[in-house]
Amino acid sequence: MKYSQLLIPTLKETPKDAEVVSHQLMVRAGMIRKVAAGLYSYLPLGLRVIRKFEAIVREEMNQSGAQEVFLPSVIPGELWQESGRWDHYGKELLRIKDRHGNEFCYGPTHEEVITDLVRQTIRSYRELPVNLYQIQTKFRDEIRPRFGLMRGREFTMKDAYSFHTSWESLDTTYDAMRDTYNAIFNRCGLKFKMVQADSGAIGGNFSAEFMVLAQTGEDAIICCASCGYAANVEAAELVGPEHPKSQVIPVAEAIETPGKKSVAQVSEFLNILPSGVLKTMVYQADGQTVLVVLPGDREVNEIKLKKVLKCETVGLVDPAEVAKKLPGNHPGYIGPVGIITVPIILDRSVLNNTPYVVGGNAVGIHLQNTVVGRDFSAQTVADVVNAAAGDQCSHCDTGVYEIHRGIETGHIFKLGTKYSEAMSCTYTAEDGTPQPMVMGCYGIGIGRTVAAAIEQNHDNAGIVWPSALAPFQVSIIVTNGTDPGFIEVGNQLYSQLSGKFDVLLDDRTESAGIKFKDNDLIGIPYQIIIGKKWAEDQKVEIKTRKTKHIELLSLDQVTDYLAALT
RNA sequence: CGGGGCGUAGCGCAGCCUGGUAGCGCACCUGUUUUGGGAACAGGUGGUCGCUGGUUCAAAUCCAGUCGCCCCGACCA
Repeated sequence: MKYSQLLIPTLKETPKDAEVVSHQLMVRAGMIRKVAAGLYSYLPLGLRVIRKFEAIVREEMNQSGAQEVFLPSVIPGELWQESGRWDHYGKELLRIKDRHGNEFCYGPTHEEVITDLVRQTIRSYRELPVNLYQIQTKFRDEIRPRFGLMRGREFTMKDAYSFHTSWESLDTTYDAMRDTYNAIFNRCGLKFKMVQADSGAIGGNFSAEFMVLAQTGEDAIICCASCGYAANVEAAELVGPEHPKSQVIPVAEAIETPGKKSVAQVSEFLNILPSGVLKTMVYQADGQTVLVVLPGDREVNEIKLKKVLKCETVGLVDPAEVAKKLPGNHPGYIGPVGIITVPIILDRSVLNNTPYVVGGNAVGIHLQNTVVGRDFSAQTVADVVNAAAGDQCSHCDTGVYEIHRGIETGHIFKLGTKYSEAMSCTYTAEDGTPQPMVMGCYGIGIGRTVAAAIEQNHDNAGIVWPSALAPFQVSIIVTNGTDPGFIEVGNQLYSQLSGKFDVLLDDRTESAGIKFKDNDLIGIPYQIIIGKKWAEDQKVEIKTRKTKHIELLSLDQVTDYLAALT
């Protein structure tokens, strides 16, 4: 295509509302423009990249045996009422009414629609399994949309749903999807990790996320370099406590700690490590107040906590409300000793027979030399804290955890019969009885993956596209767009390369400097420059965007050179 | 949802405190000279200052309301 005929409105200045690099560069490179919070228009260049990625996704999905369908983006409320999610999904579900007053929602995900389709069309075990996917626009009314395409309200997603007669059959498709996702992200040239994810209420090891590694990622990932175990920090398991030390610990005693409320303040005041202080946090779990007791250097993992308590919601109690739940107590001085009115959840790492400093349940007082079992006990002992760098790996004897950041671009999940039971999606089994289908679901964020690719591949000059995602693989830069000789060579090269590569002919009459800047900004991997060296000795320069390496070639060498690179 | 900030030309901003004919840079248009890393000169186009109401002889500026957008707050006991 000719640059002069394309709408590529590049920007010199960074838009002020763009915070992360991928968002800034997508706007500056003329790929997207914002329409409203979390809503974007895709311009030709942005759309080309999106389409490139979609094509890879389609090829690999089709290859795996999945079939493409296209479901409506607007979904009748009654389907969501049937699954029970109409009341549970919350404000992220954009609800709308049609002219007759009937309720609909804009689909944030499509389990209901696909389940409805399959229950209508599939009757017998002979027709299973099936795996259906679509590439569809979705809408989630995020509290705070941000980071451009990374967390928009409207976004494009590839979602697939598989239906089976058994968990074993689901396993086969799940494994195939895992392989397919690995193939997709590998083809895109992205550095990524497949990690164990939180599997939600169903429990078990049934869910994996694909994380594109980037400093700016919203998710923390725990990895063991020694055995390869990798998990979202939300799901990362921790090994049990060290063997209890056999030591005699003096009797617990109260000490005055005036004004020392935080772990940092208390540990500094007493000259001990933060890990020697226990913090006691007041949580509300489905309306019930509980105390969570954990080492001072740890963070509560609310997802683990939810599972342990088997509840729907957990959240910290507002500090101002604490006195109502625990009369006479104040945040900063709460401790587990002597508490009888409220259940205590104790992180299991505390069971190691070492003395801890805890809150004294009175302002300005802490207790030291307290020991679990002797000085206080807990209703529940469990793993309720986040894993951290340096912790011993839970899957091998030698490794320790490293921590990385990633962007969640794919998620595969064994759903089971949650939706098929709620919505009576059944098949007739060999013995003639109706059985609920076993389901799996598999998503890939299309726009988010493109953003993640930029987040991972850019430099000061702009985007550095992996070849597979680049809007054009090669550009031909005619440095002087008014010189007939240069134009001639440009056209000749263009027809020589078209059909073999995605080629952009920069035929604009702009100055050479502008063209170099623009081609770097939009990230074309290979740039053929017709300029000085052509005038001097009939050679073109081929610049590799990523390495800035320049190769001088005659026209007949260009095709082979590029073919070897791409 | 709480706290903070911002809405003035396509983009980035100044002007507002102390009311008095709306400005700068980039972009855009015309012409000339330019053409290897975002050119130079000359001339020019473009804004009911987010919206509504109020105060005033007079409002971008002061007041009230409203809408939109951005940032921070989810580990702090």
